[in-house]
Amino acid sequence: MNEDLNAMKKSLGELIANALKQDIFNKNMEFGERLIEAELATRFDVSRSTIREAFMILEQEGLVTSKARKGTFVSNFTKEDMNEMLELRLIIEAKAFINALDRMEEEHYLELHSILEKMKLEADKGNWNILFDLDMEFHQFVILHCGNSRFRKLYESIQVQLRVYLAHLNQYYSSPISFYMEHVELYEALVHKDKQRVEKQIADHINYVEEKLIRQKN
Amino acid sequence: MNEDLNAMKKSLGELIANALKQDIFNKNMEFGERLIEAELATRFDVSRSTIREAFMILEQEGLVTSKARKGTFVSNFTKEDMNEMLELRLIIEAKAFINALDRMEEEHYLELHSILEKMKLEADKGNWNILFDLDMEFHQFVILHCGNSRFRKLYESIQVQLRVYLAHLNQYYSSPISFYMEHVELYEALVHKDKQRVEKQIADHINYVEEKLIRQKN
DNA sequence: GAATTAACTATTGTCGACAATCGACACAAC
DNA sequence: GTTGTGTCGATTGTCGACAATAGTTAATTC
Repeated sequence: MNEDLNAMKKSLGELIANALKQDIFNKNMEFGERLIEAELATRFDVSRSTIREAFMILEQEGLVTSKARKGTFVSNFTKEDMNEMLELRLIIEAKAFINALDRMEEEHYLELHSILEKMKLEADKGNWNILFDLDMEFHQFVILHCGNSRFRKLYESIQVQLRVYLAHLNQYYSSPISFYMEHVELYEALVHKDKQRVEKQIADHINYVEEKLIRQKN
Repeated sequence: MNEDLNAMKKSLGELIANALKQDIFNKNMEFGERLIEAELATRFDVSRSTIREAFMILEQEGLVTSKARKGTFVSNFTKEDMNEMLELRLIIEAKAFINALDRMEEEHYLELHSILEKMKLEADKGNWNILFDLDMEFHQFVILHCGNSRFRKLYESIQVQLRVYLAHLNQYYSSPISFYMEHVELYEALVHKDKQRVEKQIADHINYVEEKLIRQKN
């Protein structure tokens, strides 16, 4: 438990990185906007070193890009970036689900099912925000049990970048129910340990997202 | 071309990161060894800020891990880490090769073939070092033409970490000729645009590496 | 003697200042 | 009009110092 407490003590850099991340999520910053160290330093009332620290963290998460002697900029995600990320997410998730399928115990399937039930509730209410959170929870739960910690890190990083891109769009999925149903199908495929079906469902699910994204912007 | 020149102007931090990377490759540092900022600062005759910069770069490449207020350490790769990385590499490379297969033009295949010829020469001489470089070149060439820039970055990062792990082993592949032949088979599968065969060859190739790694250490 | 607390030391976290570099603009040469 | 050159302000790169913290050893208590 000491470990947890230790991990909770965040450095100033981390705190500022989180603050900036929220700004990006909330569209307080434009794609490609330049971030000036000194300016942020006075804004947050810290030194430039601390801002640099925050930049490094954000750069690792792919939210920001810094060019030597040119400054650091909010990452400018294009339609092509989205395609690349979804392609990556597809192969990772497919493999992760197929691995998880054999590794998950009865109790894990039950837990997954309970996430589905929550999803149904929120889908009926048309509550997109919570639905997206549950979506994350569902996918991350499976990936957590795939036996490859690198998959998890990669997946998280992709999700964060996708979320930024999505935040800059206004239109969401048309039907919360169909969104929910996709997860049900995925779950069914897992329970029946049908690897081919899992693979197909993952591909369908991601293509579904892809279509919604590509239809707009650029 | 100005871009290139610009990219060549390396900051002190980058230079030091490279120096440290070489130290790690050359086994001048042990797995898990703690790196002390002040110590390195005096050794390289720079300030601690610069060493920190170098640490960030190395951390992004996965060669070093830093824990808040505890310091930064040379990454300690275990057999499990290797398995995870090879699993990741497998799915990325499989997808990359299959995509590249349709995207590469006649000239690209010729270039690939020329790499193979160089490999044959070095394989006959039993020159492992150059053979490994050519192996890298072969795989990276294909991945460069898969149409997904994120694949390339990921692959590079995996390769670097693998190389560190390998550097800490003493035994290499038994036969340079069979190592070369694997690439010939991969090439043949590509030329014939036989996706299934490509997939199988990639899996075989990586399993081959895996066996060699897992037999030793731990 | 074991456990707890209190210095002490080594090391990282944060800071503000100076140096080097970039981009923009003005000016000169052709 | 275009191209090159020099200057200037804005911004990043690098620095060394001080503050805060973790790990270690010594002192204290029971």
